[in-house]
Amino acid sequence: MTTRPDERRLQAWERLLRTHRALLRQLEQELKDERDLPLAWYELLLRLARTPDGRLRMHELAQSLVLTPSGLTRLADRLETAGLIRRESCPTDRRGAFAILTPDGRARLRHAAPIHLRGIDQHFGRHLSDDEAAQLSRVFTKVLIALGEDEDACSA
Amino acid sequence: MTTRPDERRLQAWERLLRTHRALLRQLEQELKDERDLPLAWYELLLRLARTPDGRLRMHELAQSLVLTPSGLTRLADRLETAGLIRRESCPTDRRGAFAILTPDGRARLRHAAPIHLRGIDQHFGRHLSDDEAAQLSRVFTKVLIALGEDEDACSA
DNA sequence: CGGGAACTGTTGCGTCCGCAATCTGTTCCC
DNA sequence: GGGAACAGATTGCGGACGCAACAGTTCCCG
Repeated sequence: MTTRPDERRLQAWERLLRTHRALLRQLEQELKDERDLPLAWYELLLRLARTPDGRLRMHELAQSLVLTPSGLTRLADRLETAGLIRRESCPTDRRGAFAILTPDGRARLRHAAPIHLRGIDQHFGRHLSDDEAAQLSRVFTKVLIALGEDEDACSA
Repeated sequence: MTTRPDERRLQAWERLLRTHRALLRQLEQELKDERDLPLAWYELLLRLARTPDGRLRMHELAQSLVLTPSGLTRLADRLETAGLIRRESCPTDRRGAFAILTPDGRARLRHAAPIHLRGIDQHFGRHLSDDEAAQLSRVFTKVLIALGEDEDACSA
């Protein structure tokens, strides 16, 4: 017999699904309306901005964003066309490529951040106590580790 | 000055995003591999199966699934073509239409449910204590209500 | 009763992503 | 040292969703 989640856990899962969709739609909308920046672009720029030199290998970026390699290639194409990142091939492994934040990209991220952070607070963070926020992080981290997605989850 | 989430809450949000994506990908994969059923199909069938007579108005279904009306129209098209639901126009409001579960649809849902429930338990529920599960539900419900998405969240 | 506003569902179009195949470059191992 | 396996990134193709526009109904208020 296969194991099944009890009602409590099943409801938690369903609420997670629904909340995520509604929240993502709202935040995406605000970012698009007020800064003309898709959320996926924001997240990619953010990952690069958090590295010391604003660059990351393509496959690391893909894993960090939970995208397939092909998905990331296309996303990076769009950002490169827009001038927000540039590509540079890796000198030590000529198969590989870096995605590198351009000054325009960094500026665009800085310009959008207050809007997005406001949205996250207003629609999400505001409803959490300190303990709840900590607990969410802890629980999700456990789930991620079990999924084998933890690799660099902590740094990202 | 705009409000900002503190580090703790920001991390909770980022983990939520990442966990959701990884989890959804895993569960979708299992359902597709073992039952050849897209997760979106499963969720639509589930909503219908939870009503007394296996039917729901299109706009209610769209809201319940957090889909746009056009998105739902296309999804319902695919399920109708597959014979898992059928449409029936509403007798009291000729603009409206019902999506109605067919016997095939109900059977398909029953066949897939054990796989999906197993996945939810294995990749998610198993990592939660009773308290944590209850807390997640509670927190997400608050967020949903604030987003105005609560309407029928409790019944769904 | 009449006509405009609001609601319900669908369609054209564009966008974005995943899968599988491919290409180049690297590593392994005998 | 050389060929087979492997790794990193890209491309063709198809699927799925959202936005805006549309068509048909219903509602409501003058």
